[in-house]
Order: sequence, then C-alpha cells, then structure tokens
Amino acid sequence: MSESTEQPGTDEPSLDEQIAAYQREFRDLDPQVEQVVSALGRLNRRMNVAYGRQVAALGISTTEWEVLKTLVLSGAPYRLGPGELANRLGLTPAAMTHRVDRMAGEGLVTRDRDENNRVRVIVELTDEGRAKWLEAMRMATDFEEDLLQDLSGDERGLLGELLVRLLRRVEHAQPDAGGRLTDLE
Amino acid sequence: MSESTEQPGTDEPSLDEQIAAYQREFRDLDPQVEQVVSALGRLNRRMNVAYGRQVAALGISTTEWEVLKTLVLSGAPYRLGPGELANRLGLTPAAMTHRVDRMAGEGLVTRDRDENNRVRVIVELTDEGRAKWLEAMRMATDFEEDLLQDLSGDERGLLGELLVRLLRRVEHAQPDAGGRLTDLE
DNA sequence: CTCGAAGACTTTAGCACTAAAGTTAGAAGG
DNA sequence: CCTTCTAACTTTAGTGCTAAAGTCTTCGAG
Repeated sequence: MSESTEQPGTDEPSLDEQIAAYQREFRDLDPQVEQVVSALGRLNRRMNVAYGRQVAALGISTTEWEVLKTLVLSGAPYRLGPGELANRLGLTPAAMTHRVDRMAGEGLVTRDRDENNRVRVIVELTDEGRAKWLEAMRMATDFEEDLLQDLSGDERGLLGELLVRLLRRVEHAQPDAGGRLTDLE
Repeated sequence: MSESTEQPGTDEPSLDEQIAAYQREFRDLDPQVEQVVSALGRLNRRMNVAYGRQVAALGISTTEWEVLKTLVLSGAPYRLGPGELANRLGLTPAAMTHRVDRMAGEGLVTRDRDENNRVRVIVELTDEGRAKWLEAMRMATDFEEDLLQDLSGDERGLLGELLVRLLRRVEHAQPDAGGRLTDLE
C-alpha cells in the first residue's frame, strides 16, 4: 500500500515485558530506575524516527536539518565556520566538509573563504535554507505538541523540571576513573 | 593525562540559552514543550556517551553490548537468528552478518546453522558473552542509580509514569499522511 | 626577511551502516 | 520428480562517519 517509508525493526518486546525479562536475568535491578531509563531511550528512538520521516517530506535529511538548526540558533547573520559547526554537533571537522559540500550544492548554505583571514571558511545560511528550517520547525513543533497532548500544563512543567535536573547531573558532574558520577558543586 | 576518551563537541549552548534563541527566531514556540523535548534529546545523547565509555572499559563496543542485551532478554537458551536480532535492534540483516562475524571471533557468541532447517542460522550467547553482559549491566545500573540520585522515590515513579505516557502516545498512535499523530484507542 | 610553528580546513584510509542484488534450502504444485 | 516460489542469510555498491595525515595561511622569533 505504498508504505515505502516502512521502518525497520520495532519488533522489540513491550517496555513492561522487557523490564520483567531483565528482572528474571538480573536480580538486583530496580524496576523504577529501569522504567525511567528504558522509557527515555525508547522514546528518543521513536521520536528521531518521526523527525526523520517528517523532514524527509521536505527533501532534507535529519543531518541537514541539524546543520540548519545550528546556524539559525547562532543568530543573525547565520554564519559559522565548519569547525565550529562540527563542535556544536559533536562531529569531527572532516565530516562537516562533506555535509557542507552537499548542502551548498543544494543551495541551503553558501561556503566562502573569510577575506580577513583566508584560512577560515564561512558557512552561511541562504534564504532558501532558512525557509526550509522554518518549514521543518513548524512540522516539528506540531509533532511535539501532539506528543505532549495528553499531559496537562502542570504535568508538562513537572516533566521538564525533572528532566532538567537529570540533565544537570549528567552535565555538571564528571565521571571519575570508574565512570561514576561525582558531585561538583 | 591519558584522556584519550575525550568526547568531541559538547560545545553547544546551555539548554536555557538554546530555548531563548529559538524563541527569538520562532515566535510561536511553546517554551514548556521545547524544554521537555530538548532536555529529552540532550539527556539521551549524554547518556549514550557515558554508556559507550563504560562498556569500552570492558573491551566491547556499544553495538556489541546491544547484541548481548538482546540475546539475554530473549531468555534461555539465549539463541536468536541474525534476522531476528536485526529486527529487534532496528538494523538491516546485512549489518548483523558483520557484527556476528566479529563477535563470534571474539568468543562472545557462536554462529551455527540450524540442523533442522539449514537455511536458518543460530546465534547463541557463550558463557563469556553472558559474563561480559553481566559486567556491563552492573556498570550500567550503577550509573543509572547515580543519575537518578537526586530524585526521591516519588519523583522517580512520577517521571517514569509521565515518560511511559509519552511513549504510549508515540507507539500506539500512527502518524497519518501529514505526519500528525492520531488517536487509535 | 626568513624560518618555524600553529591553526583551520581538507584528504585519505578504514569501518559500520543501508539498499539492492545474489545464494541456497525448504515448500508447494503439477 | 521437477519446477517455481519463498524465506533467510550473505554479498556488493555506495554513503557518512572517525582518526590521522596533509595542505595552506598566518603569526612570531630571530
């Protein structure tokens, strides 16, 4: 039925089944902790698949969408070097060279040498790139709104707050030799 | 200082800065929704980096760890075909061929033809593979316990419940032509 | 002024993945 | 039986990534 966008493998057991199986195989598992962690991971995977499908409808890939987002977030005049882009996206500069090549070919960005310092390269968002970003942003926010539809305003706030607390713990703490998190503040 | 495990690029703006920047560029953004979504994504990325570092200390990669987990979750006698493994992990069978090759070479699994149906291949966890899984599982649960350390039991339960509700929405709903989520129940 | 060193990007080699074509065993029909 | 179909895995071609080596500009010291 023209379902060419068929997603491979979501043939995994339900979350409850998975947690039950873990408990059988690993006695000292805290099911509450496992529920949080597994739900986080799964939710994220599903969301990324959904984003991918949506931006594909606009003719761009998720990787291209990430570059557009990063340029827009940098604010006007929407210019960054490949190295800076790579850092913000958690990639190596080498990967950026090829992404920018392709995106420049598609007219989403321009790629020029900095006239003041000819070692540097400047990647700049084009009007077309900005328009694509806006379309993708509209789709994404609609999707996110749908996703949170069942939660009340209070619940959304609470969820956001709890997640931010976890994020702080993982960002402001540094894993020591054994990989444990230690308090810094 | 032997920090060869240096993680590339976490040079991104703080969550609050990022949300503020989005609001400047996109008027009708709900900051509450954006906080939940962005925190989710970031948290997940950081956690995956942490898992990767930890299992690397055991001499296995995250991809190998995922295979071990899937086999253990399938329950005794810890056997699955490459195709089934691929489905559960969301990969193509082709990718599984190579992973299983490598893991068999490392003694984590065995790979044999099914005698009853010689088209099928059976990947089975070895004792060594199971021991690796157990070590990795101990590290992972310690890490997860640390991560949730600042949350009370009630907060953990609440967070889990909220995440499960989101997950249900994304799993039980089917995106329609426009990618919107629609109710099924 | 010239040389050496540093910085910012690009290129190369190698790996893991996908899509699509290829292989082989088992099942079904004549 | 023999052919054809189907299922399950493997192989091939091509993409996108990393790590490491290479190139080119700029800066600083003698």
